[in-house]
Amino acid sequence: MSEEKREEKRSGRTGGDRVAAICIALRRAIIERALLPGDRLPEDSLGERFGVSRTIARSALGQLAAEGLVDLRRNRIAVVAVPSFEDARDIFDIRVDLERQVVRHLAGKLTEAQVKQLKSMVEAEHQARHGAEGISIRLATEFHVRLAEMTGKPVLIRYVTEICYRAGLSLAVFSRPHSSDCAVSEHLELIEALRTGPVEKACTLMEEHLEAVASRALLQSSGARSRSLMDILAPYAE
Amino acid sequence: MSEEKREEKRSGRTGGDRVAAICIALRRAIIERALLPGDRLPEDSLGERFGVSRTIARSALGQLAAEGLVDLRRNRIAVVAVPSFEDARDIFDIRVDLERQVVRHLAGKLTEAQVKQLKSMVEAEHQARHGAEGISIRLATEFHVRLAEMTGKPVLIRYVTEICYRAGLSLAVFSRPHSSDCAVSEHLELIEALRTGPVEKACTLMEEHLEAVASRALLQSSGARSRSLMDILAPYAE
DNA sequence: GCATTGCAAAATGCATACAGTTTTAGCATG
DNA sequence: CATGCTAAAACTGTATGCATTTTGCAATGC
Repeated sequence: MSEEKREEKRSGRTGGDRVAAICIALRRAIIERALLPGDRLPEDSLGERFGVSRTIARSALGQLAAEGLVDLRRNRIAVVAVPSFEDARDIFDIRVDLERQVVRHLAGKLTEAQVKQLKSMVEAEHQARHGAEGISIRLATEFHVRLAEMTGKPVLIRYVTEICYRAGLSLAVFSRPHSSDCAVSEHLELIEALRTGPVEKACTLMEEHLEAVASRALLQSSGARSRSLMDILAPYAE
Repeated sequence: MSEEKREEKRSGRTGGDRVAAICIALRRAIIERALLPGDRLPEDSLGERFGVSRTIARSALGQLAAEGLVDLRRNRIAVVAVPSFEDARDIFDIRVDLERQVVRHLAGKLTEAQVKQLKSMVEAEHQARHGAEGISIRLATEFHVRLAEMTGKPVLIRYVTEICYRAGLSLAVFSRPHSSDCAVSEHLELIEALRTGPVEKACTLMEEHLEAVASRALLQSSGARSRSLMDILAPYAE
C-alpha cells in the first residue's frame, strides 16, 4: 500500500474526487498566470505533483481540455491553451451575452447578505491591487463567477464560469503586463446598480465593463521563461 | 472534412480517435432519442459494444458529462442526463443568445454554395418528417449546428453545438411525442432572411423560431421501457 | 404483506504494465 | 558552426488487474 493510500485512510477521506481537485488547482494556476499559455503539462509530472497516477492526471487534462483551458494533441504533451486573437474576441462576445443574463436575473433582487459578500470581495480586490498581478486577476474573475452563482441557475453558472476562465486565459496572451484588467471601481458601480435595481442600467454597466476589459487587452506580451513545472505547482498541490 | 475531424476541432481533443468516435455515436443516439434521459450507460457494455476497453468508454463518458449530456455520480453507473425544467429553460435562453450571434455573423454574407447546402439540409428534414421521429430531430439539430459552423468561429461553434444537443435532450424530457419540434418552414424562412440580408429581420426570425421550439415543449413524456443497451447502440457502433 | 438483512454479482476508482510515438541528446559529417 | 542521423529517453494510448462500492435479490423477521 502506497504512502498516499495510507494517508487517505487515516484522514478518513474516501478518495473524494481527485480529478476535480487537480482541475481546481490547475484552473487556479492558469488564471493566476502561474501557468502561462503554451506551458507543458506532462501527465507524469502532474500525477507526481498531486500524488496520483497518470490515469487521474490524464482525466483532469481531458476535463480542462473540454473547458478550453488545455490543448490536447494526439501523442503530444498537453499544453495550456493558447487562444488566438479571434478566439479571444469570440469568448468576450459570448461572455457579454452570458453575463447580461446574470445581470437580468439579479438586478434589484440581491439580498443584503449578497451585497455585503460582493462588497467584501471587491474589498479583497482592492487590497490585492498592488500585490502579485495573478492574485488580482483571480479575484476579479471570482467576482464575476460569484455573481453568476447568485442566480442559482446551474447551467448559467457552468457556462459563465467556463467563459470567465477562458477570458482570463485570453488576457494572459493579449493584455500587456500590469494593465489592471478589471478595475475595482467598475465592480463597485456594478454592485450598486444591481442593488438599486433598474435592469437596463445594470445591463449597460456590465456591457461597458466587459467591453472595457476587452479593450484594455491590446498589446501582445511575449516573455520566454524557463521555469520548472514542479516548482510552479508547489503552492497548488493541496 | 470528416465527421471525426470536425469533432476533433470542435472539442479540442485529439486524444484518442476512439474516444471521439464513441462520443459521436452516443451524441447521435441521444439526439435521436434512441437513448432516453435516465438510460444507464455502464462502462463495460459501452466498451464491449464499441470494441474498446473500459478506459476508453470511461473517457468518452467523462467528455459527454462535461457537455451536459451524461450524468456521472461517484461509484454509480453513468446515465443519460435528465435536465430539469429550469435547466431546459436556461439552456434555451443561452441558445437564443448564441444563435443570435450566429445570425449576426451570417446575415447577408452567405455564399450561394452555403445557401444551397442549407436548403438541401432542409429538404432532408422534409423527407424525414414522416419517418422516425428521432431522425427529424437530429436533422433539425444538425441544421442549427451547420449554421454555426458557417461562421468559421471555433469557440462559437463549440458552444452552439453543445447547447443545441442539450436543447434536444431537454426536449426529449419535456416535449410531447410527435410534436414536430422544429418546423421545416421556419428553417426555410430563416435561410431566406439570411440570404437577403437585413440582420435585424434575421435575428428576430431566429429568436421567434427558437422561442416557438421551446414553447412547443409543454407536456412531460414518461414511458418506462425495458430495452437493451447493446441493442440500442447496435446501429451506432460504426 | 412489508421492511430488513446478508451476500453474491456487477460496476466503478485507480494504479500499473506495455506498446507505440515523439522528443531529445549526442555525435558524426560537411 | 551548422546539419543531419541515430539511439535513448520521455511521453502518450490503451488494456487489464485489484480493491472498493453499489446493486439485485432472496431469506428472514415482524
